Amino acid sequence: MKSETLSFFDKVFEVARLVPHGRVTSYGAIAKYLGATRSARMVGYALNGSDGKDVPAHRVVNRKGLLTGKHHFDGTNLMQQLLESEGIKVKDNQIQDFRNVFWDPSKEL
DNA sequence: GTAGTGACATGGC
DNA sequence: TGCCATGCCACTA
Repeated sequence: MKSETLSFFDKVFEVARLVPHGRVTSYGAIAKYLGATRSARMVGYALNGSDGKDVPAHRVVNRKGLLTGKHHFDGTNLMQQLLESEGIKVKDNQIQDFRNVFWDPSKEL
């Protein structure tokens, strides 16, 4: 099932793919880049369908650097493993040096 | 067209 | 960024 509707979701996937390796971004940052700062929730909802789209959803966390979506990845520490594998330090579902690895599309792009 | 839902954000204490 | 309450926008049924 492929909805070629170019909806808000697809845009989220595009930005998520643009996230550099070893960097992370927040739902609000993506939403803001898309012009929908208030729709940060939709960003996470969109990533829910990122499975199979080569979208590094594990690089997308909430504003606090907390791995809120790890439950949707595997249900365990898969998300944390992926982040650590890229050089990102994660402690108790929370990204350390979040400011340091944070990547803002609206600024970098 | 209405109602329900959601991987968040922000303001206040 | 400690916790609670409210708002918001887009999507699905």
